[in-house]
Parts: sequence; structure tokens; C-alpha cells
Amino acid sequence: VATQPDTPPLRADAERNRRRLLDAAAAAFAEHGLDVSVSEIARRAEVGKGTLFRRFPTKDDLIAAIVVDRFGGLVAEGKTLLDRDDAGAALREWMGVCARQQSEDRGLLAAVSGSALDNAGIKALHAEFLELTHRLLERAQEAGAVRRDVTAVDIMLLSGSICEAASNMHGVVPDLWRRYLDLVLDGLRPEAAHPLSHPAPTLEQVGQAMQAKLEGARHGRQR
Amino acid sequence: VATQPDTPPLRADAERNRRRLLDAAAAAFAEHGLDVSVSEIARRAEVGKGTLFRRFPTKDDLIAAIVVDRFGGLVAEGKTLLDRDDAGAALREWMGVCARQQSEDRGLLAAVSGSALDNAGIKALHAEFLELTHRLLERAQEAGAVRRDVTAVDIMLLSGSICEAASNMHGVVPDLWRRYLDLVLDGLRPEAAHPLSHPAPTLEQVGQAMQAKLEGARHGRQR
DNA sequence: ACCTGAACACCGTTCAAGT
DNA sequence: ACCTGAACACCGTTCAAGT
Repeated sequence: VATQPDTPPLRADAERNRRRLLDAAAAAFAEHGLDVSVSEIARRAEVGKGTLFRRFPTKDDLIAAIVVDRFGGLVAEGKTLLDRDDAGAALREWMGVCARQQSEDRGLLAAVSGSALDNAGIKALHAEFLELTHRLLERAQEAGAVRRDVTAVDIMLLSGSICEAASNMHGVVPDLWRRYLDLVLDGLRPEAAHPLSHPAPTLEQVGQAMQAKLEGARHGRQR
Repeated sequence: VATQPDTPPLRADAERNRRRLLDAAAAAFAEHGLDVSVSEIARRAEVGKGTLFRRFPTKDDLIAAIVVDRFGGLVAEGKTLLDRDDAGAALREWMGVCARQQSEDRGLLAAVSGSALDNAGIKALHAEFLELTHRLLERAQEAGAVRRDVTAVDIMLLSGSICEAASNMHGVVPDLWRRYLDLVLDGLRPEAAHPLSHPAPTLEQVGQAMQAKLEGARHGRQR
């Protein structure tokens, strides 16, 4: 299967500008959130904004490129957890890593759940992310550390929500996500399990939801 | 204490226009989210957009007015839960009501955590909301239904995060929040309780976080 | 006092003109 | 091929002119 379209390497100056843009954008987003203007980013990178739009046809594409960087690092970090002895602790740490990552640079979460996910790289990483989470979860369940009626999609959504709960307090209590991770983990213990009134979302439904969100964003843009 | 500045009643046509604007805006936001243009709202309400800005000096003020409506209804509904026999079930239902409310009209959540909360009415309701949650939680804890190391702020943040977890899937699995409410509730049971690694945020910290968010929004607007 | 739409500042995006 | 900044369409907001 062809994973990358194998685009020819960029000219030296173009590659340099690309990096400058990514660095400037990452810094600007980290400071002020996603609503810094592209003009400001181009100015900080010391290139014309036409150059920015040549490399990243849309602001969302620029955001997506940064998300791919971060997201890739996250997945790589997660893979090192696969051969831990304590499978329960490994899953716990994985959820913590996800929450901390999202907690650190505000805006990333909004970007992933926003319209920036119309991107081949992000989609591939998303699948890899789910697969990894699935394996960590399975091991934790086999070790008896986690109830068996939750799925990788549950873990993914819960990790996101933990950091969402804490993100309102970020800046004042930066580590608050730890508290809600602990609380959610107590609910994931087999001893605590009570029947769930709603079935787990299927992978197919996750795909449908992502699709729906994309079409919604496109529709909104045309009005 | 003076709760309302007691503004003189509006002229008949002005009052009528105000209602039309609120209705049109609520409908438009429910359909397309918060990024419908004010021009579109004014058109749907059949008034000039100058009229809109006379009544609501800023788009955020318009959003805030709608949030006050919804939020007020929510708090009123919650108060009826105070004299339930089963205090544990009452808190459970309260968290469900909050999650369902936020889940139904998308955008409301974003608005509350957004810059629209620079509004006296919303601040007052927010305090009332926390006080109500506190009382429901206290009763549930005394009944032995909920662990004692969680606070009303925890419950508020967790309620929001539950619906955030499910909101990504909204449109495909509208009731998914029920699943994550169940999971979180399992974690709130006294039997499940393990020590929490981070202390609960104080009311003062909540205030600071709201303040910080407001200043951040103002700062972003001036750039 | 209230209503209105033209006018303004700003933002994301495009494109003709340059190397 | 790539770079650039003027130009465009659109959005939130203002305001002079009307009743």
C-alpha cells in the first residue's frame, strides 16, 4: 500500500521557510491559542503570507501539520509502554501521558476535535493511536486491572474528557488533570463495575462521527 | 443588595425586536453552531443589524443572553431535585440533566467556557449553580452514596467533561453521554475510592481561572 | 428612543507580478 | 519553482441619517 505520495523534496529555501513557519506557528499557538492571525505568523516567520498559503493551502492545514508532529510523538511514546510488566500501570500512564500532552499546549485539543482533522496524516495517526490504545487496554484487562466492558474508544474519549475537565482550570492549577484521571480510573476498576446503560460506540460509528464533523465544517465555511 | 440595575422597560417595538433576535439566534446557533454571522441572525429576525448591536453591544452579549435563559432553566430544574428521597439518585439525575442539556444544543458548552461569560447574569447563575450542586452533593455524601473526597467543583467539571467526551460522537450516538456518566459515577462510589493524587480546586481558584480566561479573551481581541 | 444600512477595520485566501 | 504584497470576500462593529 502506498502510504506517502512520495512528494519530491522541496527546494532548500522552501524547506527552510516551511520550518520557520511551523516553528513560528507552534510558538504563536502555544502562547495565544488558535486564533492568532496568519498574517502574524507570517510576520514572525519573516516570510510573506503568500508563502504560507503556498505551503499550507489553508490555515487548517498549517494547524494539522503541527498536530501531526505532536500526535506522532505521543504515539511513539505510547509504544514504549507496551512491554511494561504492570499492564494496569501502563494503561494508567498512557492515559496520563495523553492528558498531560493535551493539557500542556492549549488549542491542540480544539484542533483535533475541530476541522483540522481532514488530513491524511492525522487520520493515519488516529488509527495507529486507537490500535495502540486497544493493545494497552487488552493487556490491562487480561491482568484484571480494568473492567472488561470498556473499549479502546471509551479510553480515548475519556482521556480527552479528563483533560477537558481540567483545562478550564489550566493556568491556575496546571496539574489538575491528575485528580480527574484518578477518579476516572477508580471507575474503570473491575471491583467498581456496575452495568452500563449505553453500549460502547463502534469503530464504524467513530468514523461516521468524524465524517459528519468534517461535512459540518465544510458546510459552515461556504455560508 | 441590588441584584438587577432595574432598567426601565423597553418600548413595545424594541421589546418585540429583542425577542425576535433571541429566538432567531437560538435557532441559528442550534442548527449551525456559534459561527453563524450576526448578519444572518439579523436577517432571520427581520431587523437591521444595527438594531441587533443596539440591544446586544457585542456578539458575545447575544450569546450570553441565550445562555442565561438556558442556564436559568437548568438551575430551576435542579432545585426540584433537592427534596428527593434518594439523595444518591438525585445527584445522579442532576449530573445527567446537566450532561443532556449541554449535549442537546451544541455550542452552549463552548459558549460557557468561551468569552461569553463576562456577564453579570451568567456569573450570578454560576454561583447559584455551584451552591445547588454543593447541596445535592452533600446530601448524597451523607447518604453514603458518594465518596467524601470530592467537591461541588469536581462534580461541575466532571459533568462538563462527560458531555465533552460524548459530544464528539453527537449526531451519530446522541445518548452516549449516559455511558460515560455511568462510568464516572462508578468512580464516585465510596467503595471504589482510592486516594486522589491532587487536591480539589478551591472556589478561589475557580474564580481566578475564570478571571484569567476573560483577560486572555480580551487580550486576543485587541491584537 | 429606536431603526437602518452604508462604512470601517480585520481576517483568511487568491493571484498577478516578480526572481 | 518559489516568493511577495496588493486585492478580494467576508465578518463583527460603528455611526450618521432617518422616524
